[in-house]
Amino acid sequence: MIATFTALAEPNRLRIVDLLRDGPRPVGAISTALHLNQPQVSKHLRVLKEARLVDVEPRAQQRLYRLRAQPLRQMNEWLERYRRIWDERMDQLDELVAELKHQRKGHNHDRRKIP
Amino acid sequence: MIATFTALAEPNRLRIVDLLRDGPRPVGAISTALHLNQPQVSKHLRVLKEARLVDVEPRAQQRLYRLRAQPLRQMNEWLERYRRIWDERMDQLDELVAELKHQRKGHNHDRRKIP
DNA sequence: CAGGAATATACGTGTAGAGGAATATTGATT
DNA sequence: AATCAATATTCCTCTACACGTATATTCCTG
Repeated sequence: MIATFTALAEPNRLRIVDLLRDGPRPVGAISTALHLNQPQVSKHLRVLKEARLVDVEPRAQQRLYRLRAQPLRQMNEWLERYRRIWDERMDQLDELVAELKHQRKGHNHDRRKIP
Repeated sequence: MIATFTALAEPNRLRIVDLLRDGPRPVGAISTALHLNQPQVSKHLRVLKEARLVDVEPRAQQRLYRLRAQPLRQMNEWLERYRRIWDERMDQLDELVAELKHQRKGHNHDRRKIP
């Protein structure tokens, strides 16, 4: 989980993953699509591979990189354990309460006499 | 999304979030529960707050930190866009294919004559 | 097997950020 | 106001890592 988050925390890496969502790509395609230098793409792909987020498949002198399902599934399982929090509609309600509490502090939001 | 991943990429921060899943906690409780020094906890909580992953509610000289729903929901939406990938059972199948392909390269896995 | 295309690695540089220790701030109590 | 408890902030150091440039590796083709 940490590995997954770490890998996805880097902006360009997230862009790469988002690109690979539309299907496997060789390094060069990623490089030009995202306007990144080839070495950085290779390095990012290495990190993604070590995080098991992608797999490589050699195609002559190209390398086809494709997304792997497992980490995403894992991430979903992790999220599931939080369903209670955002599923129970205590969302907007909670925010509202917090906001009101916050305002009550300095701002005098009940429209009664102000000394 | 980047902000969320960045915040969760730090091990101790992830531990804090996992702890807060069971309900709001004051800083001290987190500190002792996770065996972290109070200043680091405060600093991590600051990062989590700036990533909008937690909210603070002052309780006298304590600060109650609670998880916020929104980033988790966002993360779920992000994940949804990848459902195709891990939902379509091309999971084990895909891995298998890749594995076979990989073996075929150097290892001579068809049981025929070896010169 | 020489040459070229696609990709990977190495090296140097700059910067973000995590931890520890010390100190500042906030808020209640008397 | 003084004091104490809970938390926040500051300062310092150290490590991780993203980028750019240059070079190495892999694999096809003539």
